[in-house]
Amino acid sequence: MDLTGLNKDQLSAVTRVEGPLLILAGAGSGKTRVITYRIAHMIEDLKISPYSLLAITFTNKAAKEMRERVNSLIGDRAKDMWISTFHSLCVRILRRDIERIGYNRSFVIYDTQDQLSLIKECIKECGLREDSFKPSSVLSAISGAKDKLLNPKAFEARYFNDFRLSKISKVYDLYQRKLKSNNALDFDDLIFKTVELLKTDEFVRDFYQRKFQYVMVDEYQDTNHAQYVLINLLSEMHKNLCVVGDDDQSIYGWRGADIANILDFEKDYKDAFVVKLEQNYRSTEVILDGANSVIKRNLGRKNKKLWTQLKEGEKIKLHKAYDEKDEANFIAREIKKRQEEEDRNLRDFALLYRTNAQSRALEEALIKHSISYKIFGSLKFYDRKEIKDIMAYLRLVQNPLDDLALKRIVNVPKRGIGAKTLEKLEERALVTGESLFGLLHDLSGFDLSTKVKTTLNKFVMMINSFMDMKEILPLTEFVQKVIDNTRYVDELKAEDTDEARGRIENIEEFKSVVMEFMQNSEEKTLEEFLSSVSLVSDLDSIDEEDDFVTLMTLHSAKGLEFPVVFLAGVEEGIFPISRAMLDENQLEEERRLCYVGMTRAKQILYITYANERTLYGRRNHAIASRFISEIDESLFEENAKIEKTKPQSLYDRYKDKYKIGQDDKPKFDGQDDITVGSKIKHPKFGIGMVVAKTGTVYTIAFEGQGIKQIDTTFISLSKL
DNA sequence: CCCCGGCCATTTTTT
DNA sequence: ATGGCCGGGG
Repeated sequence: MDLTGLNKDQLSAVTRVEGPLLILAGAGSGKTRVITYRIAHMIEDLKISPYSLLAITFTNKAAKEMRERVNSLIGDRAKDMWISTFHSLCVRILRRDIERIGYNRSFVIYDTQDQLSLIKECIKECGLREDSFKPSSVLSAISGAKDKLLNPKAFEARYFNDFRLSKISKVYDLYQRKLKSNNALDFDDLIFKTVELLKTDEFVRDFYQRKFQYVMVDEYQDTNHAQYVLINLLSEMHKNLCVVGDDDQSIYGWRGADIANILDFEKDYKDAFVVKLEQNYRSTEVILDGANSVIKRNLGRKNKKLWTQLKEGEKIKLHKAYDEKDEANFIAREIKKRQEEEDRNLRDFALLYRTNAQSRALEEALIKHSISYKIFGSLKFYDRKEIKDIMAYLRLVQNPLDDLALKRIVNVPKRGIGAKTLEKLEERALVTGESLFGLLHDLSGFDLSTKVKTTLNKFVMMINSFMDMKEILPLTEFVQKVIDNTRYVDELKAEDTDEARGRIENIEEFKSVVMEFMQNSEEKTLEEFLSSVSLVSDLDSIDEEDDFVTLMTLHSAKGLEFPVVFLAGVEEGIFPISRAMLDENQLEEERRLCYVGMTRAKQILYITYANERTLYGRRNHAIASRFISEIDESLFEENAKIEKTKPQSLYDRYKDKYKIGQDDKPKFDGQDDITVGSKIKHPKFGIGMVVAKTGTVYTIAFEGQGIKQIDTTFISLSKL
């Protein structure tokens, strides 16, 4: 194996094979190169069996890339090596042995939407109100419990004296029972149950511990507690654990990632060897200095500083726009300009933003300038209604115990099976413990009209026929049959709207996904298809061939790089996002996110912000983000005017503090008779007429000034 | 049972 | 601005 192209630190990381190793890999420091060379070195030079190697990543994309790059180094000799994501690793382990902890090995995987529906049911059945126990917050509590490896019992025991959490523990318990009876696991369970299996079953634990003599974990800063325990269980026997990560790029704390895992690695493994990769091969010096000057404000980080041999480079561009449209147009013009003058491809450009909602204005400007673009992450392919519906049919066929899937499609397309009918079925299911689909086979004891019974019988016959087809037809034909026989597309055609046509298009795309699966997958079964679909994201399929500008959130951009990067909407309240501004820890995470964003740029970095921004249908004054003032002024292009961060607007400052909501009465100077149609006088804009009102926000048309939205909480209007 | 209109919240999301 | 959800009327 030729290791001469590696720098000193990289080489030391590659050749230190035995014992615990922490690789602190700064952004763009050749991390993937190090991991892949390390694997190749182990197999090729040290003759270590690929069978005993395990590499874990977070994304399919990273796993795929790692596999490809190892292949290009040593051919397919690594084909017996496990390179997989946390979740697919766990699925693989569980499919083999989950029966040892009392589950069925043909389990399906529930995504977030499924989780929420199930939790809603549980909240209701526990006699709780959805308004005080919001499904999403209950879900995050349960998910957090699983991250911390607390089962419902342990959760209850820990929080029995907390009113709210003890109620949630009841929901959690019911939720787990329902998952089990639906023969389903959620994402968190995949890790949780694998840990449980390894902990409780000596035989299985011993098998994997012997097998995996060398374990590598990528993006270690993003691991949560459960993943941490899993890694330790797997590598416990040989202790050849190599973790790679960058504490400065930890941006998933809100999802349970525990930055302490990486910060404390040396405490966990006293004999750990630490390598810092600090030479950056990606960005120019100006960009790195900018990123460094921001991130150094964070406390409690591993001490390191990226450097580069790529000197100089264009200074950072700072642009203050009038509003979000102006900002978007500026970006579009700059892209056009650089595309023409510097002969760049569109794929050289990335527009990064904090929230998905910001993509709209950018998108419109790009359309206006006829620049092709692709938005990643806004709404995922598999989250689309029509795809989920078809998937629900497939899921029910695969797993008739999946009540959630049944409920989703029993009336889709419309068959006249409504809430009342389902209620009757569920009532019975609760008593007998049977699955809904099981109950449908004998409707004799139900108080239902003949018409409904006939419909339900037809439905059962259809699903049963699908089950037969599944056994004999290739997956592609089977899926086509499901689409045809359910008349799903026929119904859409009948609708004859643009929306329906879009949905049909998506179903066509879905069919090609199935076809692709048939070509690429070893196991061509429905079960395998369903699990693979649950474990992929849109980001996994970025096509290198096409030429378009990339639009994505800062979170999605991690791990990617682009010659020219625009960070848009770098304003207080957006970035850092308002909810993170009060908490120092959250603020540090926002700062890391800023660091991640800046270090995506190879050559040119733009930072833009707007003076005014319409968000959630409401116009707000905006000011430059504090992160801008944290960048050394000398790094900006000369004409950039830096405005020091000023306090927020009065309204923004007080609305959270005093919980001013839409229902609060506007504070007028003794006048509460201003309604739509009233003529008013505004201290700054003069005379106008009220055209609409939402809570305290009045939309007012001013003479010669256009339409403005005025929040009357702090500004007095007087009626003319 | 189905549809529509009003009410509500609205960060980020590798799996 | 927009999409999801609930409740009342057809």
